[in-house]
Order: sequence, then C-alpha cells, then structure tokens
Amino acid sequence: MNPENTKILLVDDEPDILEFMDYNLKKEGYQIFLAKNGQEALEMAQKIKPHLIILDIMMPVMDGIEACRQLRNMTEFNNTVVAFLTARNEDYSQIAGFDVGADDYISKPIKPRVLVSRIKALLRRFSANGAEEIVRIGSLEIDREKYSVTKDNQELVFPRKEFELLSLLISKPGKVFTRDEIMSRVWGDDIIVGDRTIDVHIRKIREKLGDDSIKTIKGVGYKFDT
Amino acid sequence: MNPENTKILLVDDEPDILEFMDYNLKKEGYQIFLAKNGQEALEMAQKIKPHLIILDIMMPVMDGIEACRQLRNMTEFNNTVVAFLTARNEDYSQIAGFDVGADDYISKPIKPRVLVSRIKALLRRFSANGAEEIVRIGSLEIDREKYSVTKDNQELVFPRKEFELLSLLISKPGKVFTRDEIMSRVWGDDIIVGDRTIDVHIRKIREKLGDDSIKTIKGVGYKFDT
DNA sequence: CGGTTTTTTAACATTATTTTAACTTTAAGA
DNA sequence: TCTTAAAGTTAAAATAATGTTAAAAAACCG
Repeated sequence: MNPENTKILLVDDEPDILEFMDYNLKKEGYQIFLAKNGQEALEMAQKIKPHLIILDIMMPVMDGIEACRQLRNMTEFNNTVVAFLTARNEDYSQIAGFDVGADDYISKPIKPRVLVSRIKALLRRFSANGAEEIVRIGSLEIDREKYSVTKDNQELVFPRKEFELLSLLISKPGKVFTRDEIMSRVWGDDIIVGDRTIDVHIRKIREKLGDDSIKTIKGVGYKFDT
Repeated sequence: MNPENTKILLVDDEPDILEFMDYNLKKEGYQIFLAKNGQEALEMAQKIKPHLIILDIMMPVMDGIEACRQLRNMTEFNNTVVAFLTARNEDYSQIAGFDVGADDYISKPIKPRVLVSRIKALLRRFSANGAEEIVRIGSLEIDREKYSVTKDNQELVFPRKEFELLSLLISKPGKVFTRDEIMSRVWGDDIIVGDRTIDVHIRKIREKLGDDSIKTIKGVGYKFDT
C-alpha cells in the first residue's frame, strides 16, 4: 500500500520522541497521528483506524501493554499492526512473555533511516498475509478490509457497529457469544452503554440479512447459524 | 461456567482495595475469598482451590511475585488463573522480568465496570482453551460452546437452566448428583427456589430426550446413565 | 457550522423461561 | 402392607430476557 494511504498512530509520553518520529515518517508520506498515552491512543485508534500503531511501553494514564491488550480484544483491530517502543536495555523477551499480541519491538534510541526501514518492513510483512480478509458462509460474503457485506451478490450496507457485531458472530459460526463477550469485543471494556443497545443492533442486522441466521439463546447470548 | 461456581481469591494488603473488589465481584455472583498477603493467599488457595487469583504485587510477609512463583510450582494450581494487580505507574519491565507465570495483570486504580469485564474476559480466555467443549455419549452430543444438544443428529432445544442441568449430569456419567449439589451448581448458593423446581426441569429434559437415561435415586439425587 | 448518518436511549410490548402450587404417584422401610 | 417422605405431574403465574419503536444524542462530513 502507498504511504499516502497508510495511517500510523504514534504513542509516547515524551514529546521529543513523538516529534522525532512524526517528522521522519511524515517525510516518507505516511499519515501520522499522535497520542501521549494509552488512553488517548485507544480513543484515537477508534476514530482513525490506523494500519500501524507504535506504542511506548511506559506511559502515564495507561501504559502500552494495557493499551495493546485492549486493542487486541476488539475485533476491529484484528489486523492492525502493533509495535512496542522500548528502551534499549529493557528485557523484551520477558515483556513479550505477557503475550498481549504485539507484532514487533522497536528499541530507542533509533536512527531516522533505521526507523523508516523498520516501519516499511513491518507494513510489508503484515500487509502480505493480512490480505485474505474475506469470509464466506453460504451466500453471505463479508470482507473485513472493505467493510462490505454481500448477500446473493447484493451489497448490503452495515455501519460500523453493526458490521463489527456481525463480523464477530460470523468469526465462529455456531458459537454462542454472550452479551458480555459482545460488549467487550465490539464496544470495548471501558465503554458503558445501555441494555438494549445490543438488541437494537441485532435487530437491524437481522432486518438487513432478511433471514433468521442470527439465533437468540435466551439468557445466554446470540449465535450465527444457518 | 457460572459466576456462582467460580471462586476468586483476592489478595491485597490494603483493606480498601480488597473491599472494593470484593463488593464489585460479589455483585456479579462470584464466590469471593480474601487474603492480605502472599502467605495467607497460599494457605487459602490450598483450602478453597480458586479458579482465579488476583495478587497485589507489593505486600508484606510475602509479596505477590513470590506467592505466584510458589503457586506455579504446585501442580494442583496448574490451571488456576493468576493475575497481578499493579499500580498504574509501576515499572513493567521490572515486574515482567520476574516472569513467574502470571496470566495477566490489572492496573489500579480501576473502574468497577472495567474490573468486572476484565475478570470475565480472563476467565473466558482461560476456560475456553483447556476444557473440551463437546461431549458425546452414545447418540447424544452436547456442545457447550454452541449451546446445542443433538440426539441422533436431531437438534434439541434446551433453555438455559435445562441445558445447564443436563450438562452437569452428563459431565460425569454415572455419578449421582444430590439435589443440594444440583442446586448449588446450577442455581448458585444464594438463590432459593422451591422443592419441585428441579423435578420440573428434570421432567422436561426427560421428555425431550425421550428415554430413561436420567435415573432417579430416591432420597439421594439424579444421575445420567445409559 | 448545518445536514446527514449512525448510535444510543427509553418506554413499552412480547415472549420464552422459570417457578410455584396443588395434586398424584412411587418406593422404601417399619 | 401401610406409612410416609420423596419424587412426578400439570397448568397456570411470575419473572426475566429480549424485541420493537421512535426519538434523542453523537459522530461524521463537507
């Protein structure tokens, strides 16, 4: 993909480092967004849907590991690349032990040229494999990358939340997803919405699909099943 | 698994934090146990065999990391989930360095809702992988993940309580489950329902299965046997 | 900004599930 | 074989969970 269409979210609490990375990556043509802690990073990520997130590990408010975990829990960031930024003498292998789903580590300080080539390599590595994002079930076809759903060759329009919810259910056909699970994976752990929100979304999805492939298991949750 | 059957051991030397977590998790129906240092935690863990232990890192007498290490050395806690509780600004590289086999960590301060959903996610994550979700007995197949029961390739519908009851009996074919046991494991310890409730559910299950695989042991309980 | 779409809420309706209660039957031991 | 506690049966009542709607609130977009 072109740098021009590639969004990178940089997260660090030290303005100098942010500025350094910002400057060097913008020069390459990437779209750069900044956040100064994990909290901000999550909010911004929801908005801009970056392709790559570079997270400092130690930050106030919410550290990088925590932010990464939360990202990894949400379906919409399934194919976002996440890299940690670490001080050179930190012991990464141990940090990695926490296994929160980071794709790479970048140590600082780092020289501009090295930074840029690492970023390029990272994006290359993950755009190659992530390509197959299309799931087909019966006459239903959903493409996570294009955010599109097709039924009987007819394109259906699903806004974000509906799409995420449908996408989650379809990710494991037959499995019952509890309301808690759905909440946490579509809305995230921090967001509080009322009881009926999920139902309303389910209703809209059902309406568009025009069938009964989404089953209610009362007292448990919902599942996609044909 | 139901919250009612899930034991959580909370370990912290600050009474306020214990109380906070205790209150919020009890509200969800979990069985909560408390300890105020690593020493106590180990003793209590041996007694109650919790499913999840939340350990503060810094405590007098025995800190969380030491406690975790000892737990990990005992086979009986192989599938106990252990999470660390850390202050938000603590240095993870150090904590991580200890690599004593924690499954997760939770930063404080934490909001009640977030705490609860984190706990749920944790339990889900670790119960899903280990346990075989499909049980087959004769022509009967029950799938906890799909919440479905199939007999002779015919799908039968079991509402929640019936499903859980059947599922319990089938979890150990031949074993007699007393009414008390059934009550406590399907309904939970602090819910009081009348005497005939279990019978009615048993009746419905028998009706749907259409056989006599559920045997009554008068004065004792029920068992599933073919 | 101002219009448009998406998301959430809140009130209410509907339904499936769970429980109760009254009554009957069964089985085990005196 | 009686007695009695325990379990079975049934239908109706109670409850909880979900469905539905329209409208308010947010987010989005030029």
